[in-house]
Amino acid sequence: MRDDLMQGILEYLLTIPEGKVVTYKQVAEYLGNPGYARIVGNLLHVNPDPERYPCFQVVNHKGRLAPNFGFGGAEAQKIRLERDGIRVSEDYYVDLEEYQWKEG
DNA sequence: AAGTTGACGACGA
DNA sequence: CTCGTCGCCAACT
Repeated sequence: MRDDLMQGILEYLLTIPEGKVVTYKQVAEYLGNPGYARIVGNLLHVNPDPERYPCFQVVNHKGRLAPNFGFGGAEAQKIRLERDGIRVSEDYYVDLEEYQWKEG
């Protein structure tokens, strides 16, 4: 189960355009389980691959970065996002209206 | 096995 | 926006 979800998550991450972000819920819906929002975060936490997958492009529904992001905390995530052209506030918030990836 | 935790979301105040 | 509460489900203890 965990492996299937993980594969779906990583696959979805790869579909996110650079300079855009998605919410955990969007990933959950992609997996076919809207209630998996926290599962997505949990799985990415136990199985992080920031060197391979843009997990830093995933934010919560408030557009905020993960406060306990591994590999340097939100600070590292903020840098990665700005590196992709995404402006992040000093409070680690992104403008969802501007950067949230809308599939349609 | 049973209880707690958590990179979350939605609703109410 | 913040704060508290409930629901959700895999991972951890």
